[in-house]
Amino acid sequence: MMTRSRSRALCTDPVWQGRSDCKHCGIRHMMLFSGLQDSDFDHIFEPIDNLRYAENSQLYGQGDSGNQLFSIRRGFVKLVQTQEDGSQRIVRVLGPGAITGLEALLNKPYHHAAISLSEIDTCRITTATLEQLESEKPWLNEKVMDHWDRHLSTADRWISEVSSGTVRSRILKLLRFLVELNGGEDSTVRFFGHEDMASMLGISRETFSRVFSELKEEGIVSSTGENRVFRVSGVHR
Amino acid sequence: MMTRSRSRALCTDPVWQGRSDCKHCGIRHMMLFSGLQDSDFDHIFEPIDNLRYAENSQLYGQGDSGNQLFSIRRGFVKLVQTQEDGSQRIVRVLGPGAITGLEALLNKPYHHAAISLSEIDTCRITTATLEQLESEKPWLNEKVMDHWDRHLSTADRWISEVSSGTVRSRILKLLRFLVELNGGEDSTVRFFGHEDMASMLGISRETFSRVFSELKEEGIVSSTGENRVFRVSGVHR
DNA sequence: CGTCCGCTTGAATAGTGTCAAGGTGGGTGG
DNA sequence: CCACCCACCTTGACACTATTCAAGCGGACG
Repeated sequence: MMTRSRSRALCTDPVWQGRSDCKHCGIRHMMLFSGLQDSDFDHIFEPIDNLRYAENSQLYGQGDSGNQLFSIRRGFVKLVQTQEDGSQRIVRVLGPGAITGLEALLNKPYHHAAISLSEIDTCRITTATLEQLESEKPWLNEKVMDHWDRHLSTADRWISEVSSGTVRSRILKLLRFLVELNGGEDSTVRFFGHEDMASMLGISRETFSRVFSELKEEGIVSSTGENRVFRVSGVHR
Repeated sequence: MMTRSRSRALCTDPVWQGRSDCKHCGIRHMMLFSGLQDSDFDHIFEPIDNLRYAENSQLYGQGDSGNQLFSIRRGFVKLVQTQEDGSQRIVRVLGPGAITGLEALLNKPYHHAAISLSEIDTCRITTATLEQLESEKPWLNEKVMDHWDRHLSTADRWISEVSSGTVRSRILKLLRFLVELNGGEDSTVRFFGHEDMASMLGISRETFSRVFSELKEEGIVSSTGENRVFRVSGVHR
């Protein structure tokens, strides 16, 4: 059912890793700025900072007003939505290449809390910088819309796959989703705490634990050597 | 659980109500084009058609590729997502002022089937027209992004409110959502078939019927005289 | 070594789905 | 105008699924 957060202290302060070197970003092809020339970064007003956050750090809170977007270069981030009655649910999980905080472009408060699920590297961009780049390169607009559409597609899957059907099928769909987030080549999943997994699914920790155990017994999910990394086999219901 | 659609014949052909008269549109203030001058509409290449669809008409299908957006002026539209295994779920319900088919702007196939829940009036706009207007009025970009954000916010509520918790609370949240769609002043809901209501919630028709009956017995939901219109009282869990 | 936190498991209970039967109302055709 | 029909809604009984409360386990870390 709906989880009320067990209070665990959030870590907030990132470590500044320097100015982002977009020109030589190894994964620029998947990022927002793919297609920009090196020189385009020469005359932006505000720097793009490269920040490293520890696991369980809050990038921003639900309702905060801010003028910053975060581009995720490494690691995973959850978006958590809290309701008036205190119940909360993870509505999305973002991985490398995703951008969070797009609503800042519309001068709206952040719709969720964004919290790291692992150590992450992010590039922090101000709305002013992005708007400047957009005015110079109008096609960036389409890139931004594409990110919006990716979020929306993910949200729709979260509704129709992760939130519909039996717990068993929902877990399998979620695992497949997380496999994709991980790159998808090997069918391997970077795993998170059971509390988080349950909150993604909108079920109780105990139910997740039980059904997940079944999947392991059946061999559908198997442990790789690595801690908290699992392999998911084939297509199952 | 997941509903497999009972096959009911879809009506598809709209009735052409003439070219849209954006200049004198009574609800332009809530539409995409609020802010445009009358003269801006004088020199667009392709006409904006004003179409009326009967209840249960399909505007477009999931996976179709098209270059048309639909602005809803009157009535309600459901977005239905079907999975490989044939199960389907309503992931959103749109009302007056909403735009559907935004993904066409990115040359992507439609992500859902869009089907009218009532008789509807729509303005059909081609992507070329919108792009033309955008290039003339760059601030329209922000309008478009705002629509994207509204969809995303709605999707997130659909996850955290309509898809989490007990059936009872989910129905109440859905009803409140539909009250807002209806304008929200009076707390009155335009109602849809139980099959659709269940598909919005991801539950069975029977469970919806049972719990909805309880709410009526408790007086939380009461019938107005009008057919399929109900009043929802106060705040309840 | 002991504590804490997260995970697992059990048992009782509440919630939901499924199958099946019956009701209701609006529309149609006689 | 009435009778019938059909689509849709309601209700019951039962099986199954998921939650809750509770106890215990095990690794990480002081």
